[in-house]
Amino acid sequence: MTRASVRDQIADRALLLFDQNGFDETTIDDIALAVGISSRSFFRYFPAKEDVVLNDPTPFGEIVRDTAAARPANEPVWAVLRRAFDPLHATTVVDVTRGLRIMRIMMSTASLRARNLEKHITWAAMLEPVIAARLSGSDESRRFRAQILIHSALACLDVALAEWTRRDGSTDVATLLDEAFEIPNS
Amino acid sequence: MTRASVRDQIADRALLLFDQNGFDETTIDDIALAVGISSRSFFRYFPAKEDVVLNDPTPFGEIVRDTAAARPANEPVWAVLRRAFDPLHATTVVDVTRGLRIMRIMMSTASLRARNLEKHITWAAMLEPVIAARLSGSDESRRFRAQILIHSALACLDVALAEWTRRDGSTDVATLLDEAFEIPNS
DNA sequence: CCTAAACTGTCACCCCATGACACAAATATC
DNA sequence: GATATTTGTGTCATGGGGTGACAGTTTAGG
Repeated sequence: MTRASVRDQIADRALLLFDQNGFDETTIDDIALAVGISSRSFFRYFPAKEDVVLNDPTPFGEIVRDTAAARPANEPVWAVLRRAFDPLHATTVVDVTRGLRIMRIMMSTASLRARNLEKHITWAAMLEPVIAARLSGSDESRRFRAQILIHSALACLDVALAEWTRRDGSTDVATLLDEAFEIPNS
Repeated sequence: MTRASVRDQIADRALLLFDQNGFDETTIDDIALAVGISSRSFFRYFPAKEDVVLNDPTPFGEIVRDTAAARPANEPVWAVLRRAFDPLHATTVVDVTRGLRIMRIMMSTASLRARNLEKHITWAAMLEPVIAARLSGSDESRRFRAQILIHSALACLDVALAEWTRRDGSTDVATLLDEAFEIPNS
């Protein structure tokens, strides 16, 4: 009964309840009861109810940033951003059912969708220096353009993931992302 | 003492408190006390605390959609999207101080920034049919590409507004938006 | 002036979240 | 193996956001 395993157990139970009864309709007490713990203990594993569905953006943000930073210096910025999301495919492939469930819950709950968009803000802030470094011009101009490009890329990611969910995972996320990234440059 | 005027009064007081004490640090009771109403009455004017800062996206979304729909049929889609945001400048010019205050509060509160991004989802859904109608290809493809273009445009809008705030309103929103919209096509 | 609608405060309640505390279990140390 | 320490847990109390119900008051309209 390691800590991580208990956490996973809570998450599994909770996601199931969220999926079938709705996120807002499922209370912490419901989850705690289903797992057999006190509602107080729930918060000892998750800082908030939403964190069962949305994981901390920072760790993955670091991976994305480092991936972008590791791309060749002469690679076009837009391609760098596309490649930065490569590590993401892996996670969507590991457990498709779970991934789709999470997406389903997320897209049917306003507050969760909003929290998910917060990830963009975090990632954009982390990516900014890496992307700005690959642009030319004044510091101001580079910062501004980096923000635009990053947020556009994140928009592509979001739409691609939404489409992936809409198709029930039948099309690869990588394929959808490739398609999405071609569109702004047309 | 019309309903709208009371609402404005509450909003003004609340925004002032949010700005100087922080959004999370300011409680509903604080606002109610400052205005001289009961905390229950606050919710009779605003469905939630956040709604003091973020207004309902739908009314303005309709304006944006209709503006886009009214553009000439042969205009490039990206230009249509740029023009769709024209009605927004007006609002940022009417009361710059208030606009900047709202932006300041919003950008210093994670939950508010996230909720603000949710506006994108609403607007994107409203704009989708208008934009998709201007694209060619299969229904699926048009929908997908419309989403990407719309979300990219909204990303430009967001970054432009953030920059406007950062510069304390010294640069026109229209100018920043023009700059922003040039970047993805480069 | 009187009635009906709109508005208000108070009270009760639910849910999420956090801090404090006592207690049991697991682990470490001798 | 006995003891001490760390870790996890349940319970309780508190605070903030949000909602429904109800009674009293103000306002508008005839």
